Amino acid sequence: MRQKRAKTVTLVEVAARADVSRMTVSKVIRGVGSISEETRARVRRAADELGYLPNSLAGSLSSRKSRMVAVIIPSISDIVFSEVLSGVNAVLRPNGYQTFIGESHFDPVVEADLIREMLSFQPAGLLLNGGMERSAASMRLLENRSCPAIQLWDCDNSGLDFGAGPSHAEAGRLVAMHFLARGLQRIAYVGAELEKDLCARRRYLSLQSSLAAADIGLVSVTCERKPRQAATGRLLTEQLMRTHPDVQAIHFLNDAMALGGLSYLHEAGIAVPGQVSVVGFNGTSIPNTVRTRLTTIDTPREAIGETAARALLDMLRNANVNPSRSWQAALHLVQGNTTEKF
Amino acid sequence: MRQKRAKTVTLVEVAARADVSRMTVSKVIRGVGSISEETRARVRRAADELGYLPNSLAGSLSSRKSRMVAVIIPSISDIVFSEVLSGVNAVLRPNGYQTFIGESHFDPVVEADLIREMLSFQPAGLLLNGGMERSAASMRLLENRSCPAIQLWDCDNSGLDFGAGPSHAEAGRLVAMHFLARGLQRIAYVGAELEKDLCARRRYLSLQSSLAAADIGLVSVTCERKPRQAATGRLLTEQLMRTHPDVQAIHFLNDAMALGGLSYLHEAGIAVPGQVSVVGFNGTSIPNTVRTRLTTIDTPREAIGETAARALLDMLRNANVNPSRSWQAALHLVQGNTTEKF
DNA sequence: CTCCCGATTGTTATCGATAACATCAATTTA
DNA sequence: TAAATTGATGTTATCGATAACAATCGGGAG
Repeated sequence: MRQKRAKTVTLVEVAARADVSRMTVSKVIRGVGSISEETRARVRRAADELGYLPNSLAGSLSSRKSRMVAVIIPSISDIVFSEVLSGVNAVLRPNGYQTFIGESHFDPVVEADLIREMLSFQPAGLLLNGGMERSAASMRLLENRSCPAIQLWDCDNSGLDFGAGPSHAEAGRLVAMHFLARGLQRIAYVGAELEKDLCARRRYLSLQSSLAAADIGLVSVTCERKPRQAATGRLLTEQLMRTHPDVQAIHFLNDAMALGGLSYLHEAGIAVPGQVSVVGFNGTSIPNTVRTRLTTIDTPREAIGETAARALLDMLRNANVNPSRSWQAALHLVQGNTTEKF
Repeated sequence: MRQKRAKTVTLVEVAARADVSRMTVSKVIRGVGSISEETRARVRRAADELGYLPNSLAGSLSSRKSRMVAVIIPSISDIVFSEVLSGVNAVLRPNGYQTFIGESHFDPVVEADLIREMLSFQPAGLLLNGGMERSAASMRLLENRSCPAIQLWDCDNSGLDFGAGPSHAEAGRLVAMHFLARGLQRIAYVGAELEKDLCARRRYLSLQSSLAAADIGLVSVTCERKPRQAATGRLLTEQLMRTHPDVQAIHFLNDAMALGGLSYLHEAGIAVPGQVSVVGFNGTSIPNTVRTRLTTIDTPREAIGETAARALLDMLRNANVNPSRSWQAALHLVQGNTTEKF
């Protein structure tokens, strides 16, 4: 099965068949240099007949440039990151770039490994998700890099060439303002894996300090061991309501956890937002479609990916121009429609 | 920023510093051949001091083998495919393989482009999502390939070396049996983009023919233009209920669409499953956590990815062994818990 | 009639590694 | 003590392309 074709077709074979030099074939394939229309056609036909497929490894090695872009995100199956990734792809692919993906699972050691492996493929650029601690090994690799590096999911560029994403501090403040404006006093935060996800932590800390500025405290129920998902949100909310039955507002790390929390509140007969006001984060589609009472902060995830990718393209094209070093995504606090059910 | 290091560090520099030949360095780095412990240490130190990073392009070109695996799926942000991908990654990464991903968006032309581009990087293997039409160009590329190719998300291998996934015909039959066992007669199907997603189409056709065998018809409401998401499910369900108010059961293309449908039914005051029985597909986590009345068919998505990846590893290791050509994932019809709310 | 020019096409030297085989000294074996 | 073995390291020839420059040719300028 795997060794059907005895010999791979290279430029040499095509050149022989078209009766020209290797170089001519190379130029025709890439569409550079000036080659007569007639030769061009002959080469193309030969390549076609032989089923020639360029070897990009050789090409990139020789030209010292590649069209691959390395992307490292915490998790592929987390819809939030994969939507950012879709945005990246949407811009890069039409421009002839390939992306390859690594999953760090929020682990700095894995991230460092990935960075090393990916840099070894001489990518044209590197897109890293922000929001995690970066190991010394990673820092060293990044310092010695010979390609642009961009941070995703955080408007801070952390020393890289560009950063695209929301301001997480701003997000936390936004939630605080929302609660304060409604005169809520007993406020709680529910999250998970905050030691790993620094972006979430920043939102949390910002919420806390914004509330503190108004002399209001914050109860937090978090768990480092459980995933940032609906089931965990449900569990922790139950825990919260048992220990603090008089809570008036809860901010969840993300929408998935919020949805889990809502499901518990609903079953426990606790009115939302009558008795407890709930705010999530991200504005992901499913919770919105089922028309919950969930209020959330919408993040333009695809746009973040697209912006990062465009910034990269800019840097690759005009290396001289020094563009703005970051892009802060707009955040919108959206309130689910007012249907009572969820 | 981007040109900090004037000259890249190669084997030559490391060799010079450690006072050995290039070849010795190469062996130490890869951990092959027999090198004295002392030299080994000296080389490693030199590499470390210089911040040497191997160039995988050169390495793979020279050895004619790579550790990259190309994966093409319809969409990264569809949780179903990204969970399969996570499974693939979970197996391949610890074994030293890198994956790179392409998104076909169910478009055969894009898929062919991706296959070409990816093969040009001389991957060790190719993982393709099943369930879409394959263009003549793709077929030709696949015939000439020099690496194993595996089909994901379908137990049929479609002429490739292996196939891992559910039997979609079986899934359709399962749903039919479920409805028939309950004596339901007026049955409907709600889906989208069936012309693109052949897997979904196969489920649909299988449902239809299984029902037909029991002399029961199937009303179908589908749309080719809208995405396979919750909002579409909601919309089409509304349409369905207007034209066929007496429907007793609905099977949705996937859980997301089912969730949208449930939300409409709930708001319209239609009891589920009292008046209408609803079955989705996939067993994705969010709908389950919110404790709907949604019945669905659970697919082991990560396991599918893992199995495909393991099959690939097997083929790469013992090229001689001819393993089974496919793996059929088990399907489970699960019923949401019995809470009345959704 | 000679020279220069621009459009084409070819030559040569890498790119940064690895495979395969060659060396050479230190042991071991007969 | 000579021959065979083993371990450690080096040589040479690719891998499949591209960059940079050289060569060739027909035609208009001087």
